[in-house]
Order: sequence, then structure tokens, then C-alpha cells
Amino acid sequence: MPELPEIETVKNGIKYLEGNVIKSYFKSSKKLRISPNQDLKSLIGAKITRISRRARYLIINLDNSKSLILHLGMSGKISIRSNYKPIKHDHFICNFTDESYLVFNDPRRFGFVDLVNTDLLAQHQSLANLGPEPLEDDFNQAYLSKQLSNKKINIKTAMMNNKIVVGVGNIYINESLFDSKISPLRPANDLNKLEIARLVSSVKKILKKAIKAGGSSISDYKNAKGEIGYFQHDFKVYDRDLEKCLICKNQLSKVRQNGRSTFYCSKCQK
DNA sequence: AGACGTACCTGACCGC
DNA sequence: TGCGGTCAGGTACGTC
Repeated sequence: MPELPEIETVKNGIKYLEGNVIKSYFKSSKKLRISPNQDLKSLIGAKITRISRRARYLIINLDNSKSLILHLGMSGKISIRSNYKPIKHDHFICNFTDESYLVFNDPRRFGFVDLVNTDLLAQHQSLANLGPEPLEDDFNQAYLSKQLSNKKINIKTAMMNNKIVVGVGNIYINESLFDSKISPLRPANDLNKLEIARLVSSVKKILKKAIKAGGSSISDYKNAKGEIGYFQHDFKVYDRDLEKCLICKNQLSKVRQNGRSTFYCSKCQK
């Protein structure tokens, strides 16, 4: 599921757990992308002090100087349940003092759960060397121009590089490039300042819109469903290669770039 | 250093 | 119905 808007939605949906104490946990024996650095036993009795997000990682700070890091990989989902019945691919479960359960389910197992000392969080293999958050002010035209100036790789792949900017995955870069009318095939260092400014603003706009829509599904969860829902995507180019451009009615295109599918309009995006 | 291919996994879907 | 091929929203690593 997850790109940045989905993780942000999950974070907002589980933030109410702050202040709860972990009563018990379960970790499946299946191997995830990385194994926890520390014994998870110290989770028991720990109180959640803060839940936040960095890039596509969920960070859960505990009152025992330790922090949980959760990553959802390609297929991971987090849900909150009022009672727990095991289903296939449940890999990590926490039971809290309010009797709710947080469940991490991930069929492809590209995600992970890790426990580290909070003072070493920034040095974690996954968190060190990350670029800026796309919605923060330090992700701007001047910064991006500098980053792209020596990159000959296509702009689409460059934008999916976590060292340049985090959390922009395949869906949202396709949508952002369409929104800014820039062809995904262009070499990154070929874009001028104006185009880079447009791209920065499109990335922020598209992500904010998706987060806003994702947030609305959380209220459904609170009222009825018992699970955190995801944004019902409304894409203009992603997965629409058999359809026509909503702007110019041209047939949309699909190509492969560095192993990933790219969708775009060859007329609108130059 | 940057570009690029590949590996990690399961499941869904499509054509034969 | 079953089988093989291909694809999927991410990330890390090896090689040139």
C-alpha cells in the first residue's frame, strides 16, 4: 500500500495510542526484511510517549528510552482491532492496556519491525542518509536544482531516490510529473529552474491532497469498520495507460524506467 | 560517484 | 482447473 500519504494516514490513525502501555506482543517467526536489533521483551510494560513519521517509517517512542520502527514495505498494512483473530501474514501484534490491538500484516514481507535505543535512532541504517521531507520548507526549488544538477538519470527515477527527497513513490511521482507537465523521460539535469519550481509545488500539492483524502477514511474507522482505511485513489495517469488524457484526450502512455512502470501523457508532458 | 540490474517475497491476474 | 509468466505502491546491494 504505502507511500507517504498512506503512512501519514496510518500515523494519524494510531496517534491516539500515545499514553497507552503495551501489555503483550506477538512476533511471527517469519523473516522480515531486517530482524529486530534488540529483544522485543522490553516492549512489555512500556508506555508509548510519541508516534511520528519520518519518510515511510513509523517511529513509536517509548518511555523506556527505546523506540519501535515500523516499515510497511510494498504490501504491509497496519490495523487496529478491538479483538484479535489471527489471519495469514500477521507478523507483529501489540496488545495495549485499553484492550485494543495493533496488527502489522505483510504478505510480501518487505517491511520490518525494529527496536532500538532512542538516542541512536538517527543512526539507524534506514534513517541515516535520508533526504528532506517533501512537505517541509527545505524541500524547495533551490535545494532540488542543486541536487539534480549533476544527475543524468531521468527525472522520474531521480525523484524516487530517498537521498534527494523521501516518501515520493511510483504513484505520486507519476501524478506529480503529470501535474507539472514535465515528461518523466527528461534527464534530471535538463530541467530549468522554472520547471523544477513547478515540480516541487506539484509534489507538495499532490501529497497534501492525498493525505487529506486519506484522513477522511480514518473517521470511517472510528465509527464503524474497526480497521484503518486507505485513500480511495483518484489518479490522472497512474494505471490509466489504456485510457485517454483527461486534459487533451490523447492516449496515455506506459513505459518502463529502471524496472518500474511509468504512466504519462506524451502531449501534455514535455 | 552515478547508473542500472537484481534480489528479497507472496498473491493476483491473464493466456493457454 | 491448472500451470507458467508477469506484475505489484520499496529498499538495499553488487557491479561496471
